[in-house]
Amino acid sequence: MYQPEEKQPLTQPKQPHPKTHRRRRDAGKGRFTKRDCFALIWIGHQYGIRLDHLQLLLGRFPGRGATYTNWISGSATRDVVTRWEKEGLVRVERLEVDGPFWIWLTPKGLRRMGLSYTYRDLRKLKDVKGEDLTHLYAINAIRLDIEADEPEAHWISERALRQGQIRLKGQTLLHRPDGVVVFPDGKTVAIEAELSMKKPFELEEVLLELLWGEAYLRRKTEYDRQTAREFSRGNRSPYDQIWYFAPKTIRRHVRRARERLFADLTISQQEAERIYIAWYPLPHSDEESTQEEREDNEALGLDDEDEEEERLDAEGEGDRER
DNA sequence: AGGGTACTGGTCTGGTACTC
DNA sequence: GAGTACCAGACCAGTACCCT
Repeated sequence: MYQPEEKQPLTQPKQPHPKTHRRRRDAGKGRFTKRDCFALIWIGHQYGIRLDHLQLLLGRFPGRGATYTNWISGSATRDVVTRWEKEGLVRVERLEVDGPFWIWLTPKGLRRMGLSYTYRDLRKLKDVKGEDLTHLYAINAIRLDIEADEPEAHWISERALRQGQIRLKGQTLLHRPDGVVVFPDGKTVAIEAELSMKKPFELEEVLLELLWGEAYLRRKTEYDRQTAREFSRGNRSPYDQIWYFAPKTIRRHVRRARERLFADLTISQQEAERIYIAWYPLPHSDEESTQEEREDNEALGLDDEDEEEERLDAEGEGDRER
């Protein structure tokens, strides 16, 4: 009977080093770069990252030979992930049908990065519709976008905010945003990625907690909701602004909630203007960004005249500075 | 239905530069 | 010089689409 020839490897297996060569001390150990450290901490804070986003994240520190200055190739990214995986620092798995891989830190990875978070298995995050992953992907996209625009901005992740909160029995916790950004000038912004429809009342409560902070939550436990609202007017949370990122239909929904609160005098014009409703998916062009801004200004009743006035003011200030 | 083509995404390979 | 990191590009498999 015909026996096919056994396949021979094209190259011979490596022989032990001749006596003249001493084996390197670090042979077999992966090296660890500043970029690895930065990226793994970033991933740890965000729960996980999808491969396409990791290309952008690693691209902030492209190595030799990278074609672009802000992202690296898929193969280069996978090389890095394979190295982390070999060291047992990350888990890599495809969590969406036909989607790219997701990467998240193992307990060992968390320890190595000095992060005291409890291990979270992203496979268990996956719900039937993949909503959790979609939400996580949105937050990562928003963080990457903000950091690309303002590299000095400091992002505090939802995971970090959650860690600082202790729930006592029977106590409700203040609404936690999906992230907080502190800009170099000290401006603090709460970030919300709103991808699914909330009940109108729930949405109003979230907005008020983000605007008024702990004081409002405390009053809600002491008084009925209406009295709590009346007593809390003028209180201010640590957030200078609240940025809501949402798809078209949800944006309309959030704007209506903002309008209602303003119309029934629960919040002032200044407070309404602290809530900014932005596009998700994020705008791709300058034109879309302008449209995004115009859309929210129109909703707030800031017409072109006001914009023109603001523009002239800004120019005037510029002139004075010069 | 089946063949050709284009596209996408993952893996493999080889070159280069750096570190030890 | 060995070992490693990083990268681009070749290669491959799967899929979608179009045409006959």
